[in-house]
Amino acid sequence: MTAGPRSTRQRTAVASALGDVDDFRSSQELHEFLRERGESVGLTTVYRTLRTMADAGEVDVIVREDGESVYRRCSGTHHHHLVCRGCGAAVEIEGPAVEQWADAMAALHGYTQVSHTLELFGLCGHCGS
Amino acid sequence: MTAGPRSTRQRTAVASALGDVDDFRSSQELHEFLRERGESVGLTTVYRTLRTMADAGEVDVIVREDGESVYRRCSGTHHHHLVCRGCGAAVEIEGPAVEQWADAMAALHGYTQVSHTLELFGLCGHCGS
DNA sequence: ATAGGTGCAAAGCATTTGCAGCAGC
DNA sequence: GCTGCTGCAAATGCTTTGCACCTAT
Repeated sequence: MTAGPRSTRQRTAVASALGDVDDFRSSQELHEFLRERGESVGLTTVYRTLRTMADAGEVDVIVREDGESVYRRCSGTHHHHLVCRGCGAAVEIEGPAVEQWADAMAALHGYTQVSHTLELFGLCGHCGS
Repeated sequence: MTAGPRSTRQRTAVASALGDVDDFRSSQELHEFLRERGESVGLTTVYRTLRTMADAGEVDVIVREDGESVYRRCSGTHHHHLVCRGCGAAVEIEGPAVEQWADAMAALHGYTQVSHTLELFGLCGHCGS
């Protein structure tokens, strides 16, 4: 059977913290956030937990341009993000047309097992000026 | 006036090497490639040169999922890539519809100064099986 | 009881930076 | 000759790993 991960204080704390913010956070930022909350969790554990959750598709991951991985709770369905460069606020967006375009491009060039990364970055109404 | 970078043996070697491959290479890989060619260039210089060229829009940059930056010569016009996970071969593709969709999404949510990242990853006809 | 989780310290890696010497212009 | 370029070594910063201890089941 798919046993699934054990239920521990740390795992619960990480999941809970992710549920309370709606922007992308790095492992280090989330670790600091947990510390401020008083629910201290080892940095290593935060890394391992987020990685596990990401592999399981339970959270979204984006690799920022500086190479750092940032995480956010996930809605479950396939989607992309519109992320604010100023405050990090993120909106989930969908684009059926894009998915179709991607598949068509892959077929056109003889590529199979195609996945894609698509993220929009801009300034939200609040940070825009 | 815009002085532009000085013309040196190293800078020429890096640009030349980029012109001879058509897949994405990391700084380290390009450094190794240059070494094999006999046109040895310091690793630091490869890093600095690629970064400079990327900032100037002279080469394409993609941040892989493991956080490593990879570079490729650039055609000049705005485009995206279809990259083979097996051999790294890359095809430049354009998607006017996607650009429009991105702008529409940004406007819909009140975001300005929007840029986007979009890359497709799959297996090319040769690596597919 | 026992397999899996935790966390500290140390290691790994890609990338950047300090600095002394070298080379375009 | 002055300024920017180069490259070695050292430093930085994110992430992973070794290992001994702890805990949910």
